[in-house]
Amino acid sequence: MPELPEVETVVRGLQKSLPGRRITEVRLGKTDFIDDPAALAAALTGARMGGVSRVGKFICCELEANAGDGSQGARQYFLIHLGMTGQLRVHDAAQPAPPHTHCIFVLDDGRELRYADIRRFGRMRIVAESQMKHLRGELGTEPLEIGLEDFRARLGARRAMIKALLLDQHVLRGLGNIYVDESLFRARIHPMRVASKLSREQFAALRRAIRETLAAAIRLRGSSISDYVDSAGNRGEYQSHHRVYQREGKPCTRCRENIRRVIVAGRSSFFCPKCQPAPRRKKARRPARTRKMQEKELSQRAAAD
DNA sequence: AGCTCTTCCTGAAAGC
DNA sequence: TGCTTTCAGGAAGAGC
Repeated sequence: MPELPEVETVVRGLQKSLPGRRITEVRLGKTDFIDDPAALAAALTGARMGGVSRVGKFICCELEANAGDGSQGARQYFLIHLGMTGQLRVHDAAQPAPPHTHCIFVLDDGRELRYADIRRFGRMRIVAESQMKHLRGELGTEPLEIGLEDFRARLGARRAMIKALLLDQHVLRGLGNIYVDESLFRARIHPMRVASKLSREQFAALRRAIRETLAAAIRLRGSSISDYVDSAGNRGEYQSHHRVYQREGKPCTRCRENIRRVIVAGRSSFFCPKCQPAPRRKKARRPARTRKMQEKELSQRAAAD
């Protein structure tokens, strides 16, 4: 699953191949994951690629203004989100395209930028400069750039479970299931803890854990769980360093306790029950009222009126 | 506000 | 063995 480290790795690879290249032809297969396929093909055919960057889990390819008609339109960007199984690779044109290759962008150097996506949870669109600003605005801060005070301010006022917040791209952009679980383990925080109840020290530890986890994963070019490969087709290596993710029933690397799995925010969440103590159970409420009791109350109230 | 459920999609793995 | 069912999950939207 491409999250920040995987997307960063892909972007670094594309940065070496794409800038300066012109797209001479666009071939589209299935297009249900593209906002406006005709507009995308029109914008990319003949376009020269500028810089490639990452915004959260989005890959942003800057397009230099279309030459030829002399139009000086606003700058445009080619945005790609890899979803679950998206792969953006640069191949020699002679190489056969693997199954589920839905887009081929023929480059002017004998190579092709190809997009393959088995489940088609990825997304593609062309946006103008103004929409790009809008995108940045609605997404949260980069987790590698956020300062401690900002981090606490963004999370500390919230009463949601910490894992749900870390997955929310409007809070921090770029984290997904793997790196949230790994970071929470590193910070010794249970995924179901309520954010506003974490201490100052825990926020500091969590921010540090996120930075260390992401940095280590980027260093090893991401985690290849199922389909992920970088722009050259290489797998990442961080998956062998996971300490909790998909390690249910296996011993914790710190304390040997068995790693457990719970569902939080609809996602499998792996944690060590000893290293990451569960939140204190909610205060026991008065025994739940049965339907009969409620009906009795209602009729009594009605009678009193 | 924040939780759960549903939808999109395919292939791997489990179940029978 | 081979078919059918279940599950995984990033993001968005509905409903509570």
